[in-house]
Amino acid sequence: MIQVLIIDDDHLVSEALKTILEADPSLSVPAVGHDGAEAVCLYRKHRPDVLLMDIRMKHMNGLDAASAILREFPDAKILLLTTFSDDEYIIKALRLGAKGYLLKQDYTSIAPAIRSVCSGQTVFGGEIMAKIPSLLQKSTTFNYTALGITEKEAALITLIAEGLSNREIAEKMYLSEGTVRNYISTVLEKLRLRDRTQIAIFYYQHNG
Amino acid sequence: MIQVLIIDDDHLVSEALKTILEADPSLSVPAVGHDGAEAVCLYRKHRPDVLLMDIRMKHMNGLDAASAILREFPDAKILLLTTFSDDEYIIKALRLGAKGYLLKQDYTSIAPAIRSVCSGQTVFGGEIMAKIPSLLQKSTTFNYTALGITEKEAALITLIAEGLSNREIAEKMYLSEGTVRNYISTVLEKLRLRDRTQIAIFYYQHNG
DNA sequence: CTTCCGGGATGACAAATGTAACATTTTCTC
DNA sequence: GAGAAAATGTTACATTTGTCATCCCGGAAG
Repeated sequence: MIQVLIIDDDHLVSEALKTILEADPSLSVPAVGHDGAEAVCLYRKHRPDVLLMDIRMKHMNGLDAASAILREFPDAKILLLTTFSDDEYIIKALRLGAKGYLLKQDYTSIAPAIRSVCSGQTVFGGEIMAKIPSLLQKSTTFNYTALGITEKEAALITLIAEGLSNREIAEKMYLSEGTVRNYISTVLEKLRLRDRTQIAIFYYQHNG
Repeated sequence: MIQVLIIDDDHLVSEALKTILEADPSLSVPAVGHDGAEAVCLYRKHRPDVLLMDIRMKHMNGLDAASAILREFPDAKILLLTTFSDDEYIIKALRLGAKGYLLKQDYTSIAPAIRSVCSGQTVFGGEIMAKIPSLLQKSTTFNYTALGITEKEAALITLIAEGLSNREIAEKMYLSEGTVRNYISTVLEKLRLRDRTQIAIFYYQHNG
């Protein structure tokens, strides 16, 4: 008998899930919660085999709750639910160590997924897998502001990383070519680099 | 009733798999094959719901067979089996559009995985998922030779992509600076690019 | 009104980069 | 070993790039 804890801040959805899962005699739902905080305490209390949790909820979101639970129970099996594939979350969920990422609308596939996860697999719904390669590339949007890089300078970096010459950059940014050169100088200084090529490299190594 | 076609060049394994799967009343095994070529024709003949195939086999390997089948039946559901996680294959399998990648030894998890795949999910066994992020990084080693780029030129490109100046490249490659410049000129020509920065960009976009 | 400041522009300059036309040397091949 | 084909160098030149000191100007602050 597999115990499944359900967390979803929409009561309708959480009840529907419960009904669906309990229709299967090999699954049981010891409790239902409605936000991240509840997820943590219900998990502690029931120690379910699998935690099925919505990813976007008010208060604490699903990812933070998952993170907290995994810190406490490193081999917790967590399945995240999403309405429409929220791209940004997928990668974070993966890195966190979630065991899967499903689409709510595919309700018939939830029970099989739970069993797979329970037997140690990782599961992805529908088209999600296909997206992962591209997502992993541009996952980290580098935070330049930490290094004192301004808005405009960041734009400049992007253009350099697209391979534009100073003249072309000047046109796109409505600046004179000389000014562009000056900007580049200060960027080089701030990033401790030597030339535009290294700026492009920096860009690709930090932004993908 | 889910129809599962089994392909494994080790008869012992393929029979064992068949036994395991048929123990489950909701699964049936219409046929068993032992190499890539058989996979293709048995797939055509039986149109199974899921194809469970070993990845390393003599003659045609599992990936090539999977590729051929997917060309013919784009929504074929293919689960690849592996004895020990052969890292290089994982990425290729993903890009190909396989629905999963399992470890043979986890035999109890095979049936659940089949049901998940059948309901449209993607499944990864054991620790495989955890490896994917790092694998994706160094997956594509771009094949320059297709564009008429020589060994040395490829090395040059790598050095440019590390941010070295012509003088530095010259030292590393034991060439004169002038020669390096000439080399760069021909690379630019072959790649239809304008300057070294674009070469670096090209490198990062194709080698990641 | 004056002062100060920041974004932007200039112009001059040195260095790095890219191009092109020829040398030179090396390496095969016959 | 002669000759051709690569690979490597040299030189000269045009551009592009990066640096720097300085200037211009439209506010905000005093």
